[in-house]
Amino acid sequence: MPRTLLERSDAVRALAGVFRRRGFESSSLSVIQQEAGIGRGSLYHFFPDGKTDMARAVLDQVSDWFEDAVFAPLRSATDAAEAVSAMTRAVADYFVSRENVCLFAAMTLGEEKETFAGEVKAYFVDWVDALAALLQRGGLTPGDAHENALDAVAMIQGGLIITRAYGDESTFLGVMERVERRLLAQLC
Amino acid sequence: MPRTLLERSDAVRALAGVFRRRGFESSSLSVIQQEAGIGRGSLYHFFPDGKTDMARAVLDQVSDWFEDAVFAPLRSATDAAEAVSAMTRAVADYFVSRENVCLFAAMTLGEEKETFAGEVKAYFVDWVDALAALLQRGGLTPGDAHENALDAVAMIQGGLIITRAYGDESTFLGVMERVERRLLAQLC
DNA sequence: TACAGCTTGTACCGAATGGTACAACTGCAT
DNA sequence: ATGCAGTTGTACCATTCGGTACAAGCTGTA
Repeated sequence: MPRTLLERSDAVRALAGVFRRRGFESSSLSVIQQEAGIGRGSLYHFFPDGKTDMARAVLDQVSDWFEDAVFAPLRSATDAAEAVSAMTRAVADYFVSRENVCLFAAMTLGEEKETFAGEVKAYFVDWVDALAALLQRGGLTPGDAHENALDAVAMIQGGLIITRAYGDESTFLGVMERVERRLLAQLC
Repeated sequence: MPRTLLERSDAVRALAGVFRRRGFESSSLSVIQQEAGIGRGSLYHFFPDGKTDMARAVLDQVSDWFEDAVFAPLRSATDAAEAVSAMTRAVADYFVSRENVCLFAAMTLGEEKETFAGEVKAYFVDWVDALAALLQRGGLTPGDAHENALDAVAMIQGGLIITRAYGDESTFLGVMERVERRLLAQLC
């Protein structure tokens, strides 16, 4: 008894939740249809190439969100300090409400890492470069700007790992606060 | 035509390589016997409880290495600056020769995360606490020491992720240099 | 040489995997 | 009401999964 009710983007959102909770490899088709509440027929209707297609769609959606909510504001900002604060706020909210999991980081491990190597690299490069450019506009040398941007993104990603290990959300918020403070300190 | 040649610790080393290269979930028994060069009989002889047992053995070996080469030196050091340098050197060498993968970090995601949650948490707690105690002996307040230790470990872990994404080993070495520099700067 | 106890390759098991096929149902326009 | 394109559940496929059983081989001791 099929029902019509699904937008593709809703499906992608549900898939993202499953992948975050269980990881890509251990989300079997049966698990996905059960946890996402989407039948196998719909899944292969929306994602004809199967699991890989689902992962690509999820990654694309995450990428779009970061482009709109993080990278673009970073690129177009005039007030560097304000932009740094806005970034840390947006990123902290995002990951806290997403189980402290970055799906791009998760894709640097496991079976599919080569499949998505390009997208994953682009995500991190975009982030680091957008932040570095902002820091440079804020007065840092190109070298210092790039190093500080890379370190900030690394600290965020590492913060997610340790937070999951500790099982304590406040750890991540603490890390994010100090990322912000360190970046602001660079802007003298 | 069975041969006798294997020490359990050799098997563990080979398994660690496979898990690092492919991740835990996508290392199937067939892949493991092929890439590690260990037959299924031997695998279940050494690790009666199967894959979970193999993962536990690998994690234990990594944990032992860090205890001996990183945590204990940190705890017993008298010269804080020298100990910081020794730690960053040891850790950099370790991960560079291990495909830039931390198996404990990998275990914060995927199917088995609950199974090993205790071991994973202990690994990070031991590391952060040993480093924090050293920094405190170096003159930092307990709060500052703990924050700086946590941030250092986070930056290392995040550095591994970005390095894998970039596919460029020198990125990790740069991060390690700056972790060292930042810690040394705290020791006035 | 013969024995005993570890190792080890191979064949096999039931269950689950990712993927396909397709019929049945839906909503919408006419 | 009817037709149709877009959805969806279900049954099914070959393959692979993790795990077991066990006979055959090895090594050290005597």
